[in-house]
This record gives sequence, C-alpha cells and structure tokens, in this order.
Amino acid sequence: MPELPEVETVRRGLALYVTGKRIKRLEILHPRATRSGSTISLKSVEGARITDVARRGKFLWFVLDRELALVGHLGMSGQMLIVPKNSELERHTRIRIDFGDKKLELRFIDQRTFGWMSAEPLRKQDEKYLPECCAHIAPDIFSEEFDKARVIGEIKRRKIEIKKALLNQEIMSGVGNIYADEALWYAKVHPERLSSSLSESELAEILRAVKKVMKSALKQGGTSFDDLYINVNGESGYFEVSLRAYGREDEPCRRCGALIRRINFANRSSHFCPVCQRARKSRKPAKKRG
DNA sequence: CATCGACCCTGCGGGC
DNA sequence: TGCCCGCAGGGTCGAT
Repeated sequence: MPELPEVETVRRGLALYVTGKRIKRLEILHPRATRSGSTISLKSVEGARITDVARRGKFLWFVLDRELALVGHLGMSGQMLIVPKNSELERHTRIRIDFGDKKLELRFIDQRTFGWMSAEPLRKQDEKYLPECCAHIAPDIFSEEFDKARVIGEIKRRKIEIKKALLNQEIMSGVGNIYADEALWYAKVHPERLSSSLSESELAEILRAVKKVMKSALKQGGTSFDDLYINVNGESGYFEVSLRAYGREDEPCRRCGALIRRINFANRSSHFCPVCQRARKSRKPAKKRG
C-alpha cells in the first residue's frame, strides 16, 4: 500500500546506500518481478554505476551512468531492503542486486507481485529525462513541475467522482486510497462529489489537504533510519493513530463524533464522515410528496 | 477521447 | 480443524 510518502521514504533510504555504487550482478528470482511490456532486459543494467535515486509519484528509479534507468514500483506490497548477504532469503524475494559490497545487498521483496523492476530507456520531457514507463505519470504535489492551476483545471474538466480524480496518476501522482480518504476528510468533501461540480476554492482546499496529509506522513516515515541497517519497508510508514477516515468504519469522526462510514468504491473502499462530508454542499429539507 | 470495470496476486480473517 | 470466500489495492488494458 505504499503511496508517495512511503515511496519517498524508501527512495531516501536507498539513496543513502546505493548512490555511487556499481551494479555488479542482478538476479531475477520470479518471472513476474519484471515489468511486462518492457523491451529491455533487466540484466542490461549490470555494470552501470548509480548516480542518484529519483522519484515521480509512486515510481522510483536509479539514475545510471548510461542512457537507461532502473525503475521500480512497489505495487501493493513491495519492499526494497538493504540486508546482509548471508541473511536468510525472505520467501517473497523477487530480485537481488549485488553491488560488490562484502556485507550487504539489495533485495526486492513482494508478496503480491503487483510490484516490479524494469530497465527503461530515457525520454526527454520538458528539459528533463524521465524513464519511458513514467512519461505518462503527472508530477506529484511536491515536485517543482507541479502546476496547481493545471491540476485544478484537469479535475474540473472531467466528469468523475473527485476521489477517482485524486487517484488518477495522470492528473496528479502519488495519492493512493488511504491518503485520498484522509485528504477528503480534512477538506470536508464527499468522495463521490462530481469533479466538475467542485469550485476552484474547494479544489484548492483539497490540494492543500493532500499536501498536508502526505507531508505529515513523510515526516513520520523519515524517522526510522539507521546508517547500518536501512530498513526501507514500504509498509512501515503508515501511522494508524493519525488516520482520520481510512480504516475507521463505525468509529467516531474526530471532528464531529458521527460514525465513519465505509462504502464500496471501484473494487476497494472509501471511508468518510457522513456529517462533515456531505454528498451535496447544502442540504435542503426533504420535500414530502403524495 | 473519456470513463468504467475486470484483472493481475497472495495472505489473512470471518463464517460455517 | 479446515475449507471457502471476500477483502486488501496500483496500474493496465479492453470494452463501451
């Protein structure tokens, strides 16, 4: 369930260890660990030196000293761990990367195999180089290229539920099911409100909430580092104590005390306060008929 | 083109 | 105790 804050936490942890190192050997332990549709063999990154670790939304990649990037997506359950080479192989280890280090190696572990790694050519986009598989992903709210007015326009011109718009990585990236629920709770907007019906100020408020929620998660996620053993666990970044909506079905809203509701939404669920987050902005008393 | 919904996958927990 | 089913969900792709 890693969303932007978790992926950024992983990126920072990885950068501490891998920057400057050379990929000596990459071993693929599961056929689904590589991105289907990728044309370049993952093994072709062997021999490359890593100059940086970059991220856009939930995608992260090793910047290499060649016209290629090693991209990773954690999917639902992916983890990237820097662990002792002689430690027992976790059951769901999909990829191992040897940097020629005597003691440590990188392991990509992914129980549900929605995650992957891929060697991707670079494509120039707005004076920046992006891996091909990330070219369609919009900038995230912390990126320099983030354009608030454009995002608000993109949301307003669509006729979809606001939560769907928040989850659409081509409008704005990095937001997943958990932080979408949280942000909508803070902004007091019902997840099923039609995107085109929202005012500019409501959308600006939602974006503020998205930033606030992810910023505070990032702050907490960034504290668990250790120079010797970097546990960059994609799932460790959630702090259930601070969640206001997600996973709180039938628990009291921390603002008004009403019970949080859960509804089905596109193969998953939405959590919201039925009182703070009205489906319509104003509620007129129901007219009696007949 | 825009939007929707099925699908990929595994582990876990509830119901019986 | 053990089986079955639903649920968790990011991204992609085919259908409408």
